[in-house]
Amino acid sequence: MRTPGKTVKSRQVTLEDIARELGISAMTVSRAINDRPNVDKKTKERILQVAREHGYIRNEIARSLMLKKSQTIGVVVPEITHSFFPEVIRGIEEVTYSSGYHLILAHSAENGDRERSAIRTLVAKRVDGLLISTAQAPETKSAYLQATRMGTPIVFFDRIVDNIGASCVSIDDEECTAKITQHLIDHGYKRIAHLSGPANVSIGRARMKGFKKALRRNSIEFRRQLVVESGFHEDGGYKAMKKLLQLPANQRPDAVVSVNDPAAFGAMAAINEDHLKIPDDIAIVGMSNDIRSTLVSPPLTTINQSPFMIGKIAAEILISEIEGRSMPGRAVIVQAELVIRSSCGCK
Amino acid sequence: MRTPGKTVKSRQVTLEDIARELGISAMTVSRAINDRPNVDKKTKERILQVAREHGYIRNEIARSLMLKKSQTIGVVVPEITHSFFPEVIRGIEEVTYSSGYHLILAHSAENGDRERSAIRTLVAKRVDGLLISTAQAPETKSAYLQATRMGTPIVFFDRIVDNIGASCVSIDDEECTAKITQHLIDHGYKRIAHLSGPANVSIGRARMKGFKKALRRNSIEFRRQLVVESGFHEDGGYKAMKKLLQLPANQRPDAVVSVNDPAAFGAMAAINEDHLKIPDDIAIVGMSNDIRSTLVSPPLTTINQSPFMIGKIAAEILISEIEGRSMPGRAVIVQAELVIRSSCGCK
DNA sequence: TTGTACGCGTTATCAA
DNA sequence: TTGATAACGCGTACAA
Repeated sequence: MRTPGKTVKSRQVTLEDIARELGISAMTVSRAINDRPNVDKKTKERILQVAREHGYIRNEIARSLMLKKSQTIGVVVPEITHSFFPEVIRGIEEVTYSSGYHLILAHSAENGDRERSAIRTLVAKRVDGLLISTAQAPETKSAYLQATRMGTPIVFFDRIVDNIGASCVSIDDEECTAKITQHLIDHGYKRIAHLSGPANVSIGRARMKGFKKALRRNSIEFRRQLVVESGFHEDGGYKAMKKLLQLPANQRPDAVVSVNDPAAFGAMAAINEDHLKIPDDIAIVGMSNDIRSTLVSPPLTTINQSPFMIGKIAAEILISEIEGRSMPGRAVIVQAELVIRSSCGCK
Repeated sequence: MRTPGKTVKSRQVTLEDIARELGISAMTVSRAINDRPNVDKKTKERILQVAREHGYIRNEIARSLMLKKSQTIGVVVPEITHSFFPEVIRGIEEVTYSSGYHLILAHSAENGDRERSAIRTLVAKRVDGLLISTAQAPETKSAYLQATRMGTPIVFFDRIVDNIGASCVSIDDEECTAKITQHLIDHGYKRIAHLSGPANVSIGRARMKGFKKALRRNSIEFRRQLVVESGFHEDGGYKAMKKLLQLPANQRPDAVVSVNDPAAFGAMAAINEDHLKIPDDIAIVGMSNDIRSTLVSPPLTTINQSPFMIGKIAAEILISEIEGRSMPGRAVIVQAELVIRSSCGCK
């Protein structure tokens, strides 16, 4: 019986090996394998034959070292489970696949230290570029700046950092939130609450701004007690809504703008627990067109952000910067649309 | 105005650079930075100081080439969007993060060629190991074998290949399907249909076997026309169910075992379209405890596979094989549990 | 404690 | 068309 022990890698086949076997130089083998023009047809055939026989697979690590290019981009996301980021990643993958790049995925788990450490090791691995959606943590630009100083371009998406000269891809969070808030106002809601994201990520701040902007445009007084920070998850939405429901009945909101759909789902659970009807007693809207938003009861009015497109565009921009076809500092706004269902009282 | 052009990488700082600046050898710098014991305290401090000033970040590519170890594992999944794989990936990430590995994610998109190409380039990138869930495509073991021949261990998860000596992590698909079918039988359903996965992936075959096994155990006749291949997605489930609903009323199923939850959702839509009631006219059960399974109406009875655990265990096994602490060929069964809701007629 | 020589596998460069 | 040499940046092994 075999016993555990260091895995014995059957020494990998190198260009040298093939060259030696054919009595030629490694350089010629390299040329043949990379399909360069200047190699005799016959020798090329012999080389490819032997390479195939030995199952030669080029060592991309050595190649990367030589070329100072890894054909790899690092992706840092704050979470992977909910439907938004998987869709973004699929968009990214679509682009990287067809342009010959690979994708190292790192998960910051909303933890700033983990995000910094991820960026650092991705830079150490000499990724050609970084795609980042920031963690929910106190901002520290130093890690980003270190990467860009080393010549590693960054494109931020969704949760962006727009003041360090890197490109950003997102929806117009402020305007979208204003739009969906306006939708509620247009339907006669007067006391509108906001379940807000944390102020240390761009979308938290921008959506809050959009909410306030809509109130201002309609000369509706902004009431501090109608804003509760919920974070981005169900439990936070639930707790924040509970808090709003504890207000005296005449101060309670008649509608709620949630920073995203999962928080809205949590809030809906809280509302149901109090035996209030949605939308009759309290209307509610989300912001991320979660896969579940059609299934909850009532179906959630929300904003479709096209996460697939966000990923695709972010990756395209990054690769074009890597390949020197465009300059950093672009700010791309992806179109997003209001999806009207019945949680807002329509239909 | 700056014009686009090849990004100018401010030449990266190397051990040499730091050594030259301090008038010492690169080796001493390497030792200091890697925290080796045999370096003078004072020189070490000076080295670290200079390294910090220059923002030195070790070149992991050079290190990998030297060490013949990339601290990277390749993950190949057939899809990324639905809730199952993101959860698995989170489990994998948890383990790789805490054991100092990185994760290159590749997406086969259910395409065999793309899977093969992914495996090949991951091996070329000299990943230390591979985690694979196979695509829905004619099996070609050669890519797997080539990887293992090169000394790159593979651990299959969920959709496994159990006859090439690689380790596998999955639930007991056959027994689980038998169990949930038995649950329907116990509740008096007589004409049970199966929306089956394709026969070219392990879970398609195993779940079909489990379905048949349950019928046999209860001496229920297996009827060919009550099995329709649906694939793993909503649209396939919808179409397959439509087909079943075209059977003459007395031959129609009174219950359906779907190969997974998304297909079940599609089937439920088809049933609703025909104005039949679930579970009264037709009961239905799924197999993957999708995030939506509590929200559909009625909530879906299904199997909870603990995808997070599957990912975690697969990654643990792979890393222990990479590090020579265990041998390939293990078959780990992850516990899965029946989740009874009301689509089966209970509650 | 520190340094030198070399090798990891590849490709660029220049010479033959 | 082909080959020799050097270089990419690091770490091992051994010598000083």
